[in-house]
This record gives sequence, structure tokens and C-alpha cells, in this order.
Amino acid sequence: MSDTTVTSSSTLATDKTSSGKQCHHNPLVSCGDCRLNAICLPISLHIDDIDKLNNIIQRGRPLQKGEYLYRSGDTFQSVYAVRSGTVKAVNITNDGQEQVTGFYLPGEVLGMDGIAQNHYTNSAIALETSAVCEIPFSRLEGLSLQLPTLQRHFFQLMSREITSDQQLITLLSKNSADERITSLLLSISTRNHHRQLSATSFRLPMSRSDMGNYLGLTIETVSRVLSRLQKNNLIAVDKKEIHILDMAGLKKIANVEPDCQ
Amino acid sequence: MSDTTVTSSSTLATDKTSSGKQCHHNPLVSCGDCRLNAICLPISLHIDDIDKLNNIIQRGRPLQKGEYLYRSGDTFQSVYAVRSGTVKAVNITNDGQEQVTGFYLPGEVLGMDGIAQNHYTNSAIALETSAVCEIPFSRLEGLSLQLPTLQRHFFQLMSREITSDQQLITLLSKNSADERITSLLLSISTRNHHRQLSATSFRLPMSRSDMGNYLGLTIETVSRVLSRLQKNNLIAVDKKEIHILDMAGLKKIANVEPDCQ
DNA sequence: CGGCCCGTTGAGAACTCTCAATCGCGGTGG
DNA sequence: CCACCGCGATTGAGAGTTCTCAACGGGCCG
Repeated sequence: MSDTTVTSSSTLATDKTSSGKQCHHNPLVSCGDCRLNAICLPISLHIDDIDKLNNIIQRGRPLQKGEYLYRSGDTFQSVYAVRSGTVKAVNITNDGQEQVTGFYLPGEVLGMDGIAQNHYTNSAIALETSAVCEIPFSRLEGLSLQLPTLQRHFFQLMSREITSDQQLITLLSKNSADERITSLLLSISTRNHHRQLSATSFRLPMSRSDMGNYLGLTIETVSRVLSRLQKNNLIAVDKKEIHILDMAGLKKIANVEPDCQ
Repeated sequence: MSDTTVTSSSTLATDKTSSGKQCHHNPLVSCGDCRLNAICLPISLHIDDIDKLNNIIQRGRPLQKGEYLYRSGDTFQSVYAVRSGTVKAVNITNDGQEQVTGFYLPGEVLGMDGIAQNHYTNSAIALETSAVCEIPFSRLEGLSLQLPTLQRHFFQLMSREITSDQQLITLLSKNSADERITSLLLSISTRNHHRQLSATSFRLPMSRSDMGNYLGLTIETVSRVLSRLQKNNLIAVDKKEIHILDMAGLKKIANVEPDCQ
């Protein structure tokens, strides 16, 4: 039950927090003990195989807010699973503009964009103090050759990135500002719910600017839409704190099936 | 040199065309003889390995214009490489709208969106008479366990889909109608060039409606922008025939580095 | 306390959409 | 053979949503 299988080579320094499986910032928690293992890369791996996966994973010190996990153009070496906090991925255009392409919450994996060209095409930046598990890709590839289930999972992980990117494409192409904002709120709500957190009360990890950038809107429009949703008693907004007051109403705006998570 | 290694179980019927490696519609051409093998899945596989890949690939009759390759919701079984023609991928929203998420030209692979949930999330529709190679995914997975290079290539292929989706996200989020249209024209130009075709004269395989849908614009806007580009002597348009008259000018509009393909 | 960053709100401008009319082409049928 | 229809595409005029520019408030920090 305790931290027995950790072989990480990372520079473990700050472990002021209580040990054990409670705290996600704790770099000693192995995949087998991590409370995210039901939604993270290890899903439905055998216990022995989880150990093998755990053995190639490196856990470093937490990232501070604003710190880069990697930068666009860096040589690709690893993919990363978020253990705590939130990380955004940012695409840099030819003319220097930044496009947020995704927000990654605990249990979610990022960095797969780097595989194709052996360089990351995005930069990844912590939106708050965040801990990540680093998964060296060459070792993951090797292990995938031995563990068909792991190969399958990683294919599925990449496929999920593709489908979620395509969902965003559809959102940007077809939906109004109200629909985009509402969809983002519901997405975060759903992902929180999957992590056993409240689906109706949460703190947005990103700024208005990041929301707008992600959704193809200006910060003024984001602000106006949030105010409007609040005025119509669909949500309560207090800076980054969101309370969903009318889940059905929001889903109606976002064109989501009422019974759909 | 001839068609020796074909073990396809497909119902080969119409082979009126001349045999050999010239015609892409010819279902008898093996991966080793296909003129697309430098840009398709087999890239840089060993000859023996190309044969192994070739042996799991199925080649059926060509798709007619408008015909579905697969439909959103179908059980996922295969990914497909386009051998000739063009295929579009279409995402269906909850409220029944259609979003074109990609155009797939010869040598390009589609269907990876189905891996995550074991069902395709997109539908794939031929934009003209098109031939495809069907690659049963379970067999590709098995072969990937034996051929590390193939596993690597397929990871890269999925990563490329991710990066191109994210490029589209950026385009939709940040760019004007002129920039979007111009970017699409340049994308098709570049992809044609990679297939040894003209980069400056080509036929658009898709309708104005498909272009607009893909780029988040109405057909009227697409039409107006094309007319404007023509008026400014950047391109010549005759229905679906496009002649690029000022490549540098187009790249300037699309915010692409002048020396960039 | 001043500066700075983030967020909110207002007013006018700009871009794209909507609605509508028209054209050309290909197929069909009288 | 030609009229007619349907479809895709073009073009125009007006409407609508979002953007731009601007002012302002509040919290944080030196």
C-alpha cells in the first residue's frame, strides 16, 4: 500500500506534504497507488504491467504557475500525464500569435503532437502549480512492443486527442460565442465529475484570456457571455469560481443531449 | 516488378485498366509497387516488412462520388489509405449539423478517430471516384508488435493527424476568411507538389460548400473570397480549376513564410 | 500610494451571415 | 430539338454577431 515501487530517478526534494496516496503533488505515489489510475494511461492494465509502466515513469518537482513543461521546437522525448493542477498546450503561429489548443487536467496526457516530427509543435505551460508524470517515449514504445494492451491504450489515447481536437474544430466552426463558452464550462464540469469532484461547483484554472484564446473569442466577449449566463440564472460567477445553477439549461444552450455527460 | 505479392481477399472485378504500377485505381498494385509508398504508411519500411504490410491490406472496388467509406457510429475495424481520388471526413454534431474535419488525398490515411471508442466518430465520403486501401486495425496492431518501425510509423501518422487538426483549430480561431481560403489553397498545392503534381495548377476536388464547411464559412463567403483573389490577380478560377498566379502573394496573405512549403 | 494586471462594461465599427435574385450547366421529358 | 428543372455557384443588399477601442474597478505588490 505504501510507496514501494518507486524507482524514479527524479530529484525528489520537497516532500513536506503527508505521504501516501492522498496528495497528488506527492512525487512518490506510484501508478498502482495513484487515485487517477482509473482514468490515466494505466486503465485496465494488469497489476504487473502497471508496475512495468510505473518503472519507466519519472516524477519531478511540481511546475509553478507559468512555468513551461516543454516549448514548441524542443526535441520530443516524452509525453506527460498531469497528476495535479492544469497545463495548457499552446500552438505558435508563423506570425507569432499563440493559439491555445487544449487544457489538460489531472489524468490527461499531453505531448503527443511531438511524435510526428520529433519536435513538439506546441508549448505546454502550467496554469497553476502542477505535478506531472514524465513518460519517456522511447521506453514507452519499447514497452508497448511487449504489452499489447499498452500499445492499444496508447493508440486509443492518441485517438482521443484526435476526436477532442475535432470536437473543438466543430465548436469553432459552427457555434456562437454563448455555445462555445457553455460547452467549455460543461466540458470542465464533466471532467471534474469523472475525477469524483463536483460537477456544479469548481474553479476555472485558466484566465479569461486563455478561455477566449482557446475558443476563438476576445476576452471582452468571454466576459460578456459569462455575465449574460449569470444574469439569466444559469450560473453564478465569482471571478474564477463557477457554480452551475441550471445544468439542463446550459446543456440546451450547448446543444448537448440532456442525459449526456 | 509485376503483381506478385497480392493476397488480397477483396472482390476484384473490374480491371479494365492497364495493369502495372501506372494506374492508381488498379486494385492489384501492391504497396511495394505503389507510387505513393514514399509518402504513405510504408515510408522507410524494409522491403520484407512492406510485403508483410501489403499482405494485410485489402483493396476493394473504387468508391463512387458521394459513396460512404464508413459512417459515424459504425464499428471501427480498419483505417484506410487513399490511393486515388479524394475522401472527406465529416463530423456529425448532436443537433445534426455536419462539420467537415478533413480532406484526404492520395497517400493520406484516415479513420484513426475510430480507435478511441471502437466506433468511428466521423463519416467518410468520397468526393470523386476514389480507390482506398483498407488496413484492418487488429492486424495492423499485431504487425506493429513485431515491427517496431511500423509501430513508430503509425504513432507518427496519428501524431500528424493531431498536428494538422490543431493547425485547423488555429486557422479557425485566428484567421479571416481570406486567410482561411488562401491557406486551404496552399495546403492542396503543397500536397499536390509532394505527389509530383503541379503546385500551381490543379482541380479542387471539393465543392464550395465543402470548402466553406471545412473552413467555418458560408458558400457565399467562399465564392466572394475566390472572386476577390482572382480580381487581385493572385489566382485564376474556372469553377473547380485553380491556377496560382502569385504564389508569394498568396503566402503573404496566409501568413506563411515565403520559403516554406 | 502608484503601477500593473486582470476583468468588466459601453459604444461604434467591421466582418461575415442571411436572404434573395440571377446565371450556367447538365439531365430529363415533351 | 428545345423547354424545363434542379443544382452549384456568383453577386448584391441589409442584418447580426463579434471585434476594436476606450474607460473603469479591484486586487496585488513593490
